[in-house]
Amino acid sequence: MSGINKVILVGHLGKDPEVRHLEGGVAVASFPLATSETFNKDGRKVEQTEWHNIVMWRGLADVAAKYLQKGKLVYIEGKLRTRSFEDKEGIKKYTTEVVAENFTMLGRKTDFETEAAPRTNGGRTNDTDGYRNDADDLPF
Amino acid sequence: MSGINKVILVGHLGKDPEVRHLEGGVAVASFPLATSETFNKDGRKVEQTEWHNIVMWRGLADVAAKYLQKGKLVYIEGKLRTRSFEDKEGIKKYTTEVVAENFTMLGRKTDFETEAAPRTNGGRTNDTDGYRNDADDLPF
Amino acid sequence: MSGINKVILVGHLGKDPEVRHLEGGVAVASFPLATSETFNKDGRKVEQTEWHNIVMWRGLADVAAKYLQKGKLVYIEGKLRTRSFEDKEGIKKYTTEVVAENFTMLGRKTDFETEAAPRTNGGRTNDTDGYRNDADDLPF
Amino acid sequence: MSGINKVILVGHLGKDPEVRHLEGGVAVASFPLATSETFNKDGRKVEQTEWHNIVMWRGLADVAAKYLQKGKLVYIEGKLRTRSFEDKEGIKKYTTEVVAENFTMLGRKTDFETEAAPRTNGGRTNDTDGYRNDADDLPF
DNA sequence: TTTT
DNA sequence: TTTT
Repeated sequence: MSGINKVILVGHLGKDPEVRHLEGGVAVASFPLATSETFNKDGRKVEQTEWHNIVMWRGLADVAAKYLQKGKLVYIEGKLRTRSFEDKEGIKKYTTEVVAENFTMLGRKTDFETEAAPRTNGGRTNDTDGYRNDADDLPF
Repeated sequence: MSGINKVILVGHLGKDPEVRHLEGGVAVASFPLATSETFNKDGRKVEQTEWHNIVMWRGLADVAAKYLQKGKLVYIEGKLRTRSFEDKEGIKKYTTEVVAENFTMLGRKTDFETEAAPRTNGGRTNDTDGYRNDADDLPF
Repeated sequence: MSGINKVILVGHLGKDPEVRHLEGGVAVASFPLATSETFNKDGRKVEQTEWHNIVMWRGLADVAAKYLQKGKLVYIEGKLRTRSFEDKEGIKKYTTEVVAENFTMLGRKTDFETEAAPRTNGGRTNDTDGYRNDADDLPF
Repeated sequence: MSGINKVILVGHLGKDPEVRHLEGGVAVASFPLATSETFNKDGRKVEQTEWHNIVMWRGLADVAAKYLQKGKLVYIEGKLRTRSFEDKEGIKKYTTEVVAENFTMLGRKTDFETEAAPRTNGGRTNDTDGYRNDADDLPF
């Protein structure tokens, strides 16, 4: 039976997205994202930061490469995926990543501007290689 | 700044919850949860299953121990937490877990009944049991 | 700036989906969905049910019409939309609907079977019309 | 059977929270929240704004009153609730609200500062009145 | 009635 | 490695 595997994050990029192209030209972008939580411990403020490995595919990777940068605040929706790999010593390891399905930039307008291509909005972007533009012919 | 770190899963338990008690008596339950996704690959149906390590604390662990069992369908809300540990060979490894904040049992009513304690509903349970003080006595 | 408007529901259909076709042939399905919450009030169990107006468009409406039925348990993801209309007396009223973006059937396998098309799984279906259209070749 | 009724919003307050106190002293805060979506229609950018009626109870209302203001960007998690009421003409109407369960302030640090009480972080706050009440000793 |  |  089908299930639900959904992750919702709001946090800051720890680095610029790193983009690779697979054989076939498929783009893959990845970057670390920090989500911080502040709580009281014995009357003192303590901040705890969690780091997430974000992965974006195809068109979503292209948009990420264009608009996301280290330090930016972003809303990300995706799913968890754990995969194994061998490190340089040949030891099998596991890593859990958040495969993004869409994202929305948050924060000030200036955060969304790049030298080359100033934008006037933070847009939601989907991993659907097109636009999900339900809106074109709606009657409302 | 605070961020958001939220996971929403609907899946089946791969095993009965395993409950430990830390020094101080704090209960911790853990179990694997499978979320399956079915998609078409070249006209054929392919099922892909993702396994998640679920961790529940305190009162939530107690409820899990009492009512969750291998095979049950459950809705879980929580957050991601990656921690490192050393395996038996002394090699540093990382594991990402979903620390549950609440859960709701789904499925037939009979799925919620245990021999000892028949229940008439699936309830939402929270990790609050007093205080949200997940942090105070954690071993991490 | 862009924002987030997301609704996640797990509940039972109160009626079979009702499908209309707009000029242009666009399909729209709608149905009520009940989400129940049980809590303790003075030591007694009380159930509170909330009803939601679900709306599905295009391909998603077609799949809904084909597979969803009164009583089925379903996971729905969508967004809130409030619109105004005039009732028969000409009084302006407002209604808030959940415009579904995808759904996944939950529950027993037999719940997903129809006379015409027995199915072996519940699939996730998206309102993306052309991309990610799991729906094209269902039974999924 | 229990279900899930969850709403996740990121948007701006349209007005300052309005706080009332019920008999018994229970605080209720309410305010409109705008979530905007930008999409392309015939090559032109179109923005569509959805307005949500947010309601917060008890300790959460107090924190809202203290820190939320018109224009602020906020993440809100809650549930849908539709209730009926009679307008001045005695006509029965329905309204759907988002009953917030917790919120997190987003945006620039300066957005979280008030004249009276400059703050250094945005915190997550919960509607649990006594438990998990981060709110007691704010500024958190 | 917000924001970009 | 982010942000406040």
